[in-house]
Amino acid sequence: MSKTGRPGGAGFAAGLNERQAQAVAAIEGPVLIIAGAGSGKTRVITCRAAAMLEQGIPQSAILALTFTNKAAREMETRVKELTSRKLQNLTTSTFHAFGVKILREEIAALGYRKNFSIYDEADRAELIRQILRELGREGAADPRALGQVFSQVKTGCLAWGDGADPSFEAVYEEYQESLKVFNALDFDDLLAKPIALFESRPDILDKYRRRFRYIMVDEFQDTSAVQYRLMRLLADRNVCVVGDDDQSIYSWRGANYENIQRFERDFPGALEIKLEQNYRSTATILEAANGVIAHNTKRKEKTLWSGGAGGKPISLYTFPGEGEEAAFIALEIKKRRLEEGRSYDDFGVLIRTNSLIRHLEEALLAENIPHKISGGTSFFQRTEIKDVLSYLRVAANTDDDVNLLRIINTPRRGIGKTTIAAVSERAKEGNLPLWEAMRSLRYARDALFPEMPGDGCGGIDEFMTLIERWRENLLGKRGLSQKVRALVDEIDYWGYLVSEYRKDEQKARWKFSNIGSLIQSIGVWERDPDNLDPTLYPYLNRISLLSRDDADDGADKGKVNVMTIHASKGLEFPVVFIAGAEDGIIPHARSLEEGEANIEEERRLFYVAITRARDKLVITSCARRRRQQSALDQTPSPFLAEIPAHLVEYGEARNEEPMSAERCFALMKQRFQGR
DNA sequence: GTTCCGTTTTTTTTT
DNA sequence: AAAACGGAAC
Repeated sequence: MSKTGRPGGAGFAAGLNERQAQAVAAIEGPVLIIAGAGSGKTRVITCRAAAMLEQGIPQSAILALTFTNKAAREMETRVKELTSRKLQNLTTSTFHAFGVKILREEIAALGYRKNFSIYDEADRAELIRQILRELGREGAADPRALGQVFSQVKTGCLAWGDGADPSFEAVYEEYQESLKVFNALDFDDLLAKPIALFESRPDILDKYRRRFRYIMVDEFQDTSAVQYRLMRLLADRNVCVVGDDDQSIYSWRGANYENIQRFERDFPGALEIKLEQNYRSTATILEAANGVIAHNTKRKEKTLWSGGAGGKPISLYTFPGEGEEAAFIALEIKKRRLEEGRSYDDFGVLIRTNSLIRHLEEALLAENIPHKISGGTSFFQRTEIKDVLSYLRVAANTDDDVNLLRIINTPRRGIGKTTIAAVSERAKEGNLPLWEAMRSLRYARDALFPEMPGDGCGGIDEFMTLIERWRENLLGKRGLSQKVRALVDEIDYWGYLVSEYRKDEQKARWKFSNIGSLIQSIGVWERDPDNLDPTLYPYLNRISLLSRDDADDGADKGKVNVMTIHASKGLEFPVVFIAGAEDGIIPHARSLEEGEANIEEERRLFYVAITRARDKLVITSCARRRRQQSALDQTPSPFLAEIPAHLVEYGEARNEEPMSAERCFALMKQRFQGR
């Protein structure tokens, strides 16, 4: 982690331990690396990639698959640093992004057009809601939950009549058909379609197999059966997978750590390497983590050990409510930054659920602490952002009904329920996307739409003209961000916000400023010299797969990191706070409802959280917490009792808080005067 | 027909 | 607390 980019010779391999070096050297043939938390896994993978390049393997032959965008980006930059090369042909991406890459090239073979839209979970739920309504089965199921069922069917985890209620099969068929008509794919399709493509077109598969002769898969314990299949199709024999069954935290998404056994079966004679030496955390933190994870019964036996001894005790605090908890964390960060000479990005605040982010954000804001939040109501999920992006999506693919419906009357242009119903009727008859139906309305209004209200018709014409004009403009080569700004101006989104939130101008202003940040981030993206094609399609691709990630990463240095435990995987921080360590949150109540066995996954989650810490771990919980409207009494997480007692120190939060505030002020003053 | 306003429901984790 | 829905006003 500390030794990077020493050019010349095998400099990048210096300081590897014996097993790590063995993993780096094993380039030919299948390799399975079982890597405990903090065992230098990322370093091994990046060194391995660098070693390949050094041996003269062309970058285009290497495919490195990871689980999150963050991990993919991290790997790419590290390999670049190690080799001091530009590496524009090296493929490091998530499985989903890789699927998109293939489909943008090859999807015509499956009868779709290249400009397909990608539907996220919200889009999917919206489409399902429409279909339920059309089929007269509104309220028969929660569209979001049904979407999850569809996903499980698509990935082969459930079958109709076997776990999935067969009465919804017709809805599913309709859903699939609609996606096709809209030229849209959902997230599962991003993996399923490449597989379908490869299985039906051996010639295309062969092209990619010949290209990607060296494949690496990170976070292998989190790959799903579908992802495994995709990898299996592409892989010849030079495959290296890296995983840790103790960090498997995505089983709810079909992740299957049995893939590790499947790999051993499918690639006989694979070299197996276990990395058990931890370079990240103090002995105290490690012992705590081991103590917790030992309570799991189903796991590969392995013990992390570290060279050093001791370390600061793990601090536990309990607060009356979430406000106090958040305020404490904010002040504690301030204090430790000054006293221990740390920078803000040395701190990570981890939580189980996104809903807990809110209070933390407020407290950090109140204390003026720069911070970066990944997750939460992610930036790209905000209504105003989705509205603007829907305009871009529709411009890119006019057949995208879900996004079209989102904006057809936003801002209001007199297109209401009745008008939309009339057009939908026509679209359904002809099995057409709405856009085509509207087009026919323009040319044959009287014959086809006798019941169409006059102003609705005018609104549609206005809308179509707007989109057509902007479509050409937005697809052009330069200046995407300026064009988006002009579009937002032309539709007078600001006026719309003011009228929508007339009681709350603050809010309107806040929302509009979010659009400003969006436009700014587009600008940053298009000016990036590494970005070879700064046009609309690649932008939308990127954005669709980035929904949960942060908009810009350039300005992230020097900020406190707030994120879910899931999002923190693969990262490390000198100081880690785990907030909301309460029963019902860290073993999440919803998760246990689904089955008592989920306690093991929840424990792994807690284990992942602990092992993010390098130096100091602080765990906080509340006695009362507002859930929905009423406050509920909370008890601390049962996992806390699994941490060996001698490693723990109970903080006196009440006394410390006001004191540290003053102290902090004094220290700040000192620092200020010092400059 | 469209818009406005007050009521209800909801939140586990991510590509 | 924010979005989605249903009924009343325009």
